[in-house]
Amino acid sequence: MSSSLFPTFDHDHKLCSQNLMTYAEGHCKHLGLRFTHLRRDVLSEVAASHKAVGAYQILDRFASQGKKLAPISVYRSLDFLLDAGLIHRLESTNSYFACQRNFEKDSPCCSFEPLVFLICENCETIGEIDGQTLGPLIEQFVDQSGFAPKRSQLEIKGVCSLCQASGHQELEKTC
Amino acid sequence: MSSSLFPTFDHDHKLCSQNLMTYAEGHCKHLGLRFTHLRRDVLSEVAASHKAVGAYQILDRFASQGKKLAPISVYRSLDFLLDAGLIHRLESTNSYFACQRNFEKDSPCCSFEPLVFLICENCETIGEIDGQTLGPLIEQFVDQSGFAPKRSQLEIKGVCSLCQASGHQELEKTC
DNA sequence: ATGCAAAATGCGATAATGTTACATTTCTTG
DNA sequence: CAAGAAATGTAACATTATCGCATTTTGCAT
Ligand SMILES: [Zn+2]
Ligand SMILES: [Zn+2]
Ligand SMILES: [Zn+2]
Ligand SMILES: [Zn+2]
Repeated sequence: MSSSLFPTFDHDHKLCSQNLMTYAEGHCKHLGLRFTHLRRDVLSEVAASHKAVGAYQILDRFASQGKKLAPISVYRSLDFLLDAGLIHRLESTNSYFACQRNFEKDSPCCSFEPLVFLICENCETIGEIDGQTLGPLIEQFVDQSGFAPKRSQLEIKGVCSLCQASGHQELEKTC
Repeated sequence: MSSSLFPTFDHDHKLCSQNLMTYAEGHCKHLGLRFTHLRRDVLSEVAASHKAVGAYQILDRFASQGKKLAPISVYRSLDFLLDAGLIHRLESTNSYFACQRNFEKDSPCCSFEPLVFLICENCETIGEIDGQTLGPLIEQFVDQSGFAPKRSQLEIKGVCSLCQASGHQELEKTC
């Protein structure tokens, strides 16, 4: 139950992204954060697919819509969205994707919860797993050394089930 | 048992790094890889501490020793060392550190084994854990979604036991 | 409403990290 | 030694991210 992973074959991404934007709106209001136009637009670009996008990709998309921005503007918005927990950053590829687990996550997680991302090397889709159950296990391992973990991120590269089923044909799903 | 973690307080790093260089030598010979002077020197810089160093830091150290190199030369050596499994790359900080688990690792690991790094945010020392036991657990989680994991890296940030004991005083250990 | 302070954004330059293309040197092997 | 492969040198360039300061927008108290 719960844990949203990869979008299914018949995934309605229009609805998916609408829900995400609506959630972001409320989430920010609730926390007294300012969900400005720029931040909204940047999130909207990031959430346009379930793939991770680079900062300069976002810049380019804006540019092709006639909206010229400086890199710093995009980075500032990305930083805001990261802090707000609305997006994540894939460290291994310097790219950003929208968190699809917002809805479940608002309940404060008491213990060390690792972020766990599944990255399909074929279609580049990102799946996010609930790390709550993994957290205590990792803590056990780590505690033996006296290390006090604060936060962690696990990036797993492989092939998603859709791509396996399709024999790794280059999927051009946009979400 | 086994799994080498953080260096202990009385750690003899001179010996530690000597052993590492000796191992690297034999490891490369064994695999028919060319452990050239440049690669040796780069590894030596990376292994000079248990902290992660950036590519341009290595460049600078060489420069201050009168050895002027182009970035690409360092990156090529780093790539070689990464491929040889002699160093790892911290994705979250674009930096590189020497693998201290070489000695245990040569036995081929049959299943998906995640790389697990502990990063002390106080003294920046890196510890590396044996991920073999974590691997199957992660696989279990992931398999439920049909995702086929190939390789993964877990970066855990926190505070090492030495820094906890010393009340987070800025440790200037060089190893 | 008005004015003030803080937050957000614009703008230009620059830093930090990593790569391409091709020439030259060094190594290996017969 | 000769010839091919691997490694390194050299210069330019690409990508990712940040600094410093001016300007605009916003929230809030008066
Ligand atoms: Zn979707
Ligand atoms: Zn896929
Ligand atoms: Zn050491
Ligand atoms: Zn420490």
